[in-house]
Amino acid sequence: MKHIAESTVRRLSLYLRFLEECDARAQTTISSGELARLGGTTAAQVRKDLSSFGSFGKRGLGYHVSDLIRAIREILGLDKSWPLIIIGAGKIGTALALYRGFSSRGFAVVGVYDRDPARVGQRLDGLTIRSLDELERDIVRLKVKIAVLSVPGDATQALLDRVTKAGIRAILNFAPVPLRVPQGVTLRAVNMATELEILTFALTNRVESVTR
Amino acid sequence: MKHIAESTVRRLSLYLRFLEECDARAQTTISSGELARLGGTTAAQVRKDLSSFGSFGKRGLGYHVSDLIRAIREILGLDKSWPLIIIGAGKIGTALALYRGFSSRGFAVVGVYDRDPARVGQRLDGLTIRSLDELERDIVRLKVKIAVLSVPGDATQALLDRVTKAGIRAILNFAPVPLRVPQGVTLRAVNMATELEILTFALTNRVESVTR
DNA sequence: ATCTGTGAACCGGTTCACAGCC
DNA sequence: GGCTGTGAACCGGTTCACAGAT
Repeated sequence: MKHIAESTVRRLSLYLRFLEECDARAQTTISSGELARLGGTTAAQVRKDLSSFGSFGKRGLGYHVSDLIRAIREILGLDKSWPLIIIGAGKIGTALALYRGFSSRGFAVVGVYDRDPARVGQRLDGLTIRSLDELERDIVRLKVKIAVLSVPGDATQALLDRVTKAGIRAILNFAPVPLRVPQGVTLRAVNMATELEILTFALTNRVESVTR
Repeated sequence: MKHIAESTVRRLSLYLRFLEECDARAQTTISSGELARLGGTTAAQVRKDLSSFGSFGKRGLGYHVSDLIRAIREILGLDKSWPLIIIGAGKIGTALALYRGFSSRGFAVVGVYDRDPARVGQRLDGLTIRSLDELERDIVRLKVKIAVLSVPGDATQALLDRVTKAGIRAILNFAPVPLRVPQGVTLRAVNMATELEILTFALTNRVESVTR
């Protein structure tokens, strides 16, 4: 497959959400124009995004909603279920562990870990916070490929190294530190401070839109 | 000023963090190459980013760390303090309210709001959760320009409309719904599901890197 | 007539390369 | 010699426009 831009994947994720809403309203068919309007983009963009992966529409008609849902799910890998672990049961880790939105999308939090012995053993919804000692064993046993890192910055790289050695292949990092990942591991970073600073930049410089 | 790309602003935010670390280590001078290495980009990119805003370096020498910190702070608007409010004291809102990282960067959480009467009055660190009835009055009184929206999707647009009418000019949204903002208001969205789906896409399609 | 799929044109962000200053 | 600042070249994502299918 040719290279796919991150922006395309991000939009596919968006389209999927809208399509699911259409499906819930029993809408059977949708045009690229309508999908574009919902997603705040253009009809050409929608068609281009989809055409990178195949021909899902019918000329003169549009796209069949539930077929397209199935197709995008498969493209994004959401036809499988993804066990994931959360490392660090601080503010953010806890919030994510308690957040229900994941399960509906095929993600299952199968473990929450913390280095603080006082925290280990506490319950978080249906899960018990576990010791970092169990990390490698659990990753192998449950075949976990995705880890969320919500630990203090100075502890992040060492934990990343440990979990990738154990088999983790994708990481969502919340610590505001740069990380090195081994070949074959995908890393994404969510940085609240940066998001806010993009806002203050816009406020300070009276920039209307921010290009995405 | 000519148009500035979001990617540039995001990198400035990164550079600032590294520069602060250098400053803490009493490093007085830094080259574009060193800054690039820290931020995972190229020297040319660093120079280009900075040159959009002025000439901050000395040829043959590099950039003076503390001067550059001051300059980037000013560019990002971080030389002022920004009061912000959090609307929705659910999982994410609570985590953000308790998160200490903001204050160090010039952000001050001055209000947390929830629609649930049982939640109103509860304390969150140094703050008391307030009723949505107080929203407009507080925004005006405290001259708040930034709001974090962490409420259920179906309530988000209505609250956005209310707070922008009251004077909010920048919004960080955590609900996975598309929003319309009035002219002159900057909106950013953080969407955890999409972040995870970019990861599953990479895992499913064995894509090594994701272009940013 | 309508709407998709896609090569071509366009546009803007990144990289290159070099002139200019320390 | 070392390093910045910046126009020019490059590259890749977006938009255009039209052929092709229903």
